Amino acid sequence: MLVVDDEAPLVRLVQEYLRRDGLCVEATGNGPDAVQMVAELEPTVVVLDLGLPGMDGVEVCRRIRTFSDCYVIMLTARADEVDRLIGLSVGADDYVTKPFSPRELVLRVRAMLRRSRPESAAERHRHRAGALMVDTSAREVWLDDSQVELTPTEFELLSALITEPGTAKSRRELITKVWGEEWIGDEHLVDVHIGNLRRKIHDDPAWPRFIHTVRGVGYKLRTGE
Amino acid sequence: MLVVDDEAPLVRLVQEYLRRDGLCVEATGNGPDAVQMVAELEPTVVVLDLGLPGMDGVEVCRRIRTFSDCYVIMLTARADEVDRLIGLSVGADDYVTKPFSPRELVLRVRAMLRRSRPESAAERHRHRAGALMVDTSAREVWLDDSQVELTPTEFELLSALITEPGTAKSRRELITKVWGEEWIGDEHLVDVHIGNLRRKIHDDPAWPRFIHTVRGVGYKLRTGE
DNA sequence: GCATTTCGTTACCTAATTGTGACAATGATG
DNA sequence: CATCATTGTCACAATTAGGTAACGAAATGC
Repeated sequence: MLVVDDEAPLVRLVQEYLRRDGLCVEATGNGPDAVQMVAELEPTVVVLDLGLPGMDGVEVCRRIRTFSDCYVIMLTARADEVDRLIGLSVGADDYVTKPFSPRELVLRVRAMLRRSRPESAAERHRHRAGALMVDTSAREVWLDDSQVELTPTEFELLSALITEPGTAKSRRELITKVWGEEWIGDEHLVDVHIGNLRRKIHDDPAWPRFIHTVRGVGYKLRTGE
Repeated sequence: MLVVDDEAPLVRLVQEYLRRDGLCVEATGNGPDAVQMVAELEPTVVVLDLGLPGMDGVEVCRRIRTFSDCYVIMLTARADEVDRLIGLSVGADDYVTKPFSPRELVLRVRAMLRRSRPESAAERHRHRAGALMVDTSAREVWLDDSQVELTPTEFELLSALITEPGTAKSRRELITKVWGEEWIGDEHLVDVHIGNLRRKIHDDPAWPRFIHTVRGVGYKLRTGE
């Protein structure tokens, strides 16, 4: 899943909703990024706002179509736009007019996904935070364009952080997610693994690009770019 | 949670009730503010009075619906209004007619919340007081558009104040919230931390924008703009 | 079964945080 | 205006939290 819209609150909302469905949702606010991300993340469905700054939604859709056949759902401000778009044969698979209820959008997305996977072929689960990319399906981590080798614990730890970027996670929470509920021992263990993790992704604690220390609590992954 | 109603005592009552449920409740008395706050705080549920001064409740709901899919519970004065509203397809999720018992309202809100999070998906907890914004999920504080770095104690202290803006908190109350019930020592400690906090958020004690001194009691966060 | 990797613990170092006491400033009271 | 209570500010030492390295044990792979 990729959502392309320049209105941040709307994007966050849609993300939240789709995530509850167990979907992996990435987002961006501008056209060129969107094209890039479709190429990189190979989403099954793209929700695309027509009125984007920089590159027109129509143009974005065309470009995507040159190399991908993901499903595209267009967001338009006016209903009569839809006819024009269909006339232009942009190649979108569905249209939703603003204002829409996110609930409605979610329903349409689900419909697309049902179409896309006749049975199996689960969507790739990928998360991104800046230059960092975590693929939980392949259990791979990429920094810029090179792969980073992590130990199981490190991978789990990073995953725990990247599932909710920007949310501070206490050491206890992280331990529960990575080591399990009933783990007993010094919580300082988390610090050690965070330290190892940081070294591998070239993250300086004093000036972190990714993992921020939340004093007195734990850690969080930096949100956005 | 956001409660929108122009009758202050009613709002306080509802707040009190919902807070006992451990909910994070913000409130406002007018329409435009309500729309703004929904955008900023992204509440899961909004309780909205139909008869608001300035902007009609119906209009407020419509505007909210253009960008958010939070649950909206409408408060109406007359039962027969409900039919009309449903006819208008305003997009509210539930209706409660005045006069209502707070307990009833709380039950409905809880029902909404149950629906909203099939399992987890914790709500992002944000509070606002004028130019100041506290995000307890990310553990971040923003003043206008720049982030303010606080120590754990300062953060807890500010959080304690902003959960109930406009309510005077005694030093003892603050100590209990921040340091815990059984803390022993000089209450003067609070003053020192308030002082540090004020410096960081550029708040002059002689002319405070945010933290007001309540002589003989403690402190309070200024209410509204 | 041996070599290698990974893991949890411990110890140590540094820097941030915190509580305290002294003292200045402010506001209330008469 | 004088006095007292209350609040604001500052500096400082003790403590704590977090980062890092090292090490033996356990797990893994061959």
